[in-house]
Amino acid sequence: MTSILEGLNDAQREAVQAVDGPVLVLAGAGSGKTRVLTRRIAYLLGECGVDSRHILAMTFTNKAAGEMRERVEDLLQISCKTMWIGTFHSLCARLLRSHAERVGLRSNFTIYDATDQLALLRRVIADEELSEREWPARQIRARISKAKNAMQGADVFAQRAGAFDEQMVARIFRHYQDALKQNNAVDFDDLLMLSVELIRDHEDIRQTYQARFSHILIDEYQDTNRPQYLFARYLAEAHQNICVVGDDDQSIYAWRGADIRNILDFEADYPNALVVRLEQNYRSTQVILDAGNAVIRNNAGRKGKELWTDRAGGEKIRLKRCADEAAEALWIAGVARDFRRTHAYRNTAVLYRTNAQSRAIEEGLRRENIPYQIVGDVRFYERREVKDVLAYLKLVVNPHDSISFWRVLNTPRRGIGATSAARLDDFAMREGIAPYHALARLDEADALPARTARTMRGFYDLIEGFRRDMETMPADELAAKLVVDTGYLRDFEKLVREERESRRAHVEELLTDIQIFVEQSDDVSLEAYLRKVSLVTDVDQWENAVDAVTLMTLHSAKGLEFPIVFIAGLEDGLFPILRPGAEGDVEDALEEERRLFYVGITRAEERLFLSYAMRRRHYSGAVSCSASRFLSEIPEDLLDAGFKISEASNAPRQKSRAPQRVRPGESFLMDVGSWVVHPAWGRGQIQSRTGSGQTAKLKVKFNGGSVKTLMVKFANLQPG
DNA sequence: GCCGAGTGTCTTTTT
DNA sequence: GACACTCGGC
Repeated sequence: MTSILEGLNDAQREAVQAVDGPVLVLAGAGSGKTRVLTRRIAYLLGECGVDSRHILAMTFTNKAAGEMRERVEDLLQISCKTMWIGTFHSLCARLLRSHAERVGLRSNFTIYDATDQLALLRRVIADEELSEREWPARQIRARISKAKNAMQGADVFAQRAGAFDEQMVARIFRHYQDALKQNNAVDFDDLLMLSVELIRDHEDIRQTYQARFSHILIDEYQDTNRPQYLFARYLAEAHQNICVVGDDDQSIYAWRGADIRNILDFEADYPNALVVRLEQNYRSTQVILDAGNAVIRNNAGRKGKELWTDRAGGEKIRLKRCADEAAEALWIAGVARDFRRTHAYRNTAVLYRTNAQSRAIEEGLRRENIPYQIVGDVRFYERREVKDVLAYLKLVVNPHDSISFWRVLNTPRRGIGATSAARLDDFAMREGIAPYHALARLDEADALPARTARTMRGFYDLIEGFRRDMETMPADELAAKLVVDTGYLRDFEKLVREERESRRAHVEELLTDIQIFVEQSDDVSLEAYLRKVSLVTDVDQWENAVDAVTLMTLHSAKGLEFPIVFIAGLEDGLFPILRPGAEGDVEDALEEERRLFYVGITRAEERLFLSYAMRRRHYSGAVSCSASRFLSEIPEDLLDAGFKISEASNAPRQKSRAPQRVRPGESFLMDVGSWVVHPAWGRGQIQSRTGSGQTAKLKVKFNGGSVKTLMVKFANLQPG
């Protein structure tokens, strides 16, 4: 008992103990919101006798969910495996898999990511004999997504369509939705929308889950969209035991349908709601909070709150004007290094508005030999090689998935070109079957030359073999076998060395990822792996265990905190980002940017550094920039004036020291601290190791500064 | 059917 | 400056 409520302030304790009825916790940045959530769950379990299977907790990242579960388990010294805690998307996926037949799917359905969506849309558009020039898949995708985020499916969209243009989109939308169903697939937005429809339209299911989830908790409520809002509402309808935690000042996802009114109107939706405000900040210095408060005060339409701390004072915020993005990067690198004496690199984060900015910063850190980790950027699961192998795996699990099918049919090249593919497609369409299943009936399709038909048949048999293997083989073994048997790995051999090694490395990394999954999971099936992998995000993968500076977008940084924070690229047009001709209210957009800045500022615990460049290279040429309008919203007395005036950095760089060599004569050991050479990434030092022998997994920090997880078995490391 | 060269299009943020 | 798509030569 004492431990559950221990160390909580009055407001926090109130939020934890108010277990009956609706509760809105307005939790300012750094006010202990995660703490309240975990303690509340612990309180329900440990004090109120609620069984963990009756709890539903929804977060925005898998990482947050995992940490929360762990902390509850630590606190109570029990296992809560039956508790549903996860992201909206993953919990909805789970729900849909349990009742797939009610929404016209099978439980092994595939989740299409943005790229798959585009591929499918392109096929649909071509099928409709429309030109992609006139009907760009990307734009259509955005419109469909927007509709779904407003709970408008293809039918509703069609009903409301007025102009010709809208009717055409409606037609494509309808066709796209049919195609998804045929592929036994859904997109991200469907996960939410279909789940809402499932519990809305099926009374038995709704009642089942209303009864099951007697206590609902939602994190980051300010960023919920319409389907998420409805989902929670339907489930909480009967008992009203819903506790939402959020901060209207940190709402930064309006562009993907999040509706800030969900949190602003909570008290209207749940009239007897208890409202608790958490305004004491435990994270940042007074200076940093003052800056955040001053900035966010410029927004209208907020609940209004002022964070305070008893950590009075603090170092001033440093503002730096730089000549260009390269100078900015070097300045960041230099300051980050100066902190080395007092802080590990893992205490530092560099935040920016767009992923594209990471390039220059990365380059600067690399030149100064500072280890870094990038979250986002070129996402691992979106690399070509990774997507290829995943497509194979997805096809094995779900043969109806035509997007994966078309991707791998001729990868590596088997001599099945566009013409043959089109003939196969025609045949499959005529027969109303998936292209994969058409392969089994090729003798009925006359238009294919015997030789091509044979190749296709061989491909079919190959996949069928994996489908049989899937029944008995764990995911990692199957994947390792697959990259060999399909000839996928062998195909790299004809490439130039650099390209070959880098592709191999990516495949290796994927195999390692699968192996790690198999070791950590109860369910080692391929299906289980794919279930997980389609919903992991980059932030989920991020670990602060490695001593490296973290680079990420401001959006990704939400919910995290660092002693030292840089916010780079504070230029008008970049941050706040301004898009000419952008739809919607300019003032609203600006307020969202300001909230994003507020999120950034409040990530910092001790030190905050702001920078902007006078010139910045964009996609084509260089453009000259001026300081962000947000900078003038920070009171001058909080800024370090000396730095404000100083010019672009021509300061001499410290010479980078060559990394320490291991003592000669030592045998090659895969121990922490040893140096190794990787064929693609070069020389690096082992940061950590789990396991031993061939299946040992290493975290290696390479000289470029990047950090990779490798498995000895696949990585082909040499002593270095 | 394959492959390379050339052209056009798009870059905010993400589950 | 990345990527998808087109086209022409082999």
